[in-house]
Amino acid sequence: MFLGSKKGSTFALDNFVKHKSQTIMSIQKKEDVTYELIINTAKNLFFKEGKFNATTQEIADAAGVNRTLINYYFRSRNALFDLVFEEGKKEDERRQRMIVMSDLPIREKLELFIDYFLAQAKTYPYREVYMLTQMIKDEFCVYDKKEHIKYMTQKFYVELEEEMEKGTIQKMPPIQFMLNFISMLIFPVAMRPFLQNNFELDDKEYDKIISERKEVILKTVFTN
Amino acid sequence: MFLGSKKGSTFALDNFVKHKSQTIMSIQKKEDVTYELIINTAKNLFFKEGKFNATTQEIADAAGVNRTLINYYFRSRNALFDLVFEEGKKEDERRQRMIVMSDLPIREKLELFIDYFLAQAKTYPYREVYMLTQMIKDEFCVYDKKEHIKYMTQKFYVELEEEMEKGTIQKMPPIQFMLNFISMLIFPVAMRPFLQNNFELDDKEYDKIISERKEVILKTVFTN
DNA sequence: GTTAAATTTGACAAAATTGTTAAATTTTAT
DNA sequence: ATAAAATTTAACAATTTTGTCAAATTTAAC
Repeated sequence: MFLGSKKGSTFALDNFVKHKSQTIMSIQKKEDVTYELIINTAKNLFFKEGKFNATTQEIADAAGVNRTLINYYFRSRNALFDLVFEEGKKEDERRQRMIVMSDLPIREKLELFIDYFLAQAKTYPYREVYMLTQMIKDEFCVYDKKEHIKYMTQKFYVELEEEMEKGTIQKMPPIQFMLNFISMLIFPVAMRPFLQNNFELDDKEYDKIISERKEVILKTVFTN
Repeated sequence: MFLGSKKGSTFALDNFVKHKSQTIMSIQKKEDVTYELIINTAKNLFFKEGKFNATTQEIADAAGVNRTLINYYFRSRNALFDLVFEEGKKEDERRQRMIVMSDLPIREKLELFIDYFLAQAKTYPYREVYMLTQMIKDEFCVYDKKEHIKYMTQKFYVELEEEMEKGTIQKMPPIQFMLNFISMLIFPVAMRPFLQNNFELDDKEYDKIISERKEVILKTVFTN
């Protein structure tokens, strides 16, 4: 592996490149298991356990590696955080593509999206909140969407408007429909500790409630 | 003012007592403007600007006071954070009481709640997220609701069920109705940076969308 | 106005956290 | 098997952040 150097120290520069654009250099060397290990551990700490401000030591301990390996592979703590965030963004886009791209009927698209989200939320309950807090911290970090996604989103909005004409969903600006849908789906999961406290529900009760969300949302969103 | 001492240092112990239970000692001495100033500055930093991890120095600077006054008045950084959190909890309860206590018809109760929340969100957009992250951090901090609130909440649920019988709202477990309502109201505000990015909306567009939320929510929630 | 109490300040200590470096170890290619 | 490259480690330096203390200043009471 090629070694870059800066003021005499060595870095796994190759890794930076490789992992930034996996398509170009996809030769998986045995060594970057550590790289993956660290980034996955960080992801788990952030998304699973909600430790949004984990120190490098905490991350290293959780991963069972030497702390300075974080510097070796990611240059700085911040760079690691950013990387996890970027992966999160990609996942967001994947999700959005899913709902927008397939040519299923609207209702099935939405069902698919609900299932996908709820499944993911089981493993990563704090994903959305982490993304949010990072965004707040970094004070704007504009997503630049690909043109074809924008185009498909437009197309999806038209589909929604058609449904509204048919009367299967309430008439409103498509974006408002999306906000309703997304809110009812994500909020109860993302804000769980907040809501569970506010409504004084125990874990079992809340799990049950979440499991019923899919039907409730569909019933609320579709008028038939 | 009585001074407590610990290892020779002096603390405004009286303040701790006074502000913990304002009813008992409500003699507002001129000096605790500083106390209030610090706590309000912290609140603004957290709720307005989303600086959830502000250092004591940052808070002190924003308040224009010496950093160590935070130790003098609040003992530790953590204690200050907890205090802000506790005030937030009280506000949550106030809000819940509002919706549950009044004997307005359901629809007006909900409208009142929406207005109240949206107004508050204008000054404190990150309030809910701060509360959430604190809860996640502290790993559970059970609200202990007063009995009469629980009672009134039950009563409110019965009212909801009556509306469902009448057919003005969809039939579903009352808690699910509440989750729908709360989600559609809070999520678009609390997750604004997240959503604004995802849907690629500029500030003006998003403001407009928020201003339309009230009508949209009511339309979605009431079937007539 | 003087005194005592309360508040504010700056200097300092302690702790926590990150980043650097060179040396040690492991892996890979020949 | 050996040499070069890559990885890991531990010691160290630098920085950031919190908390303590005693002295200085301000305020309130008499």
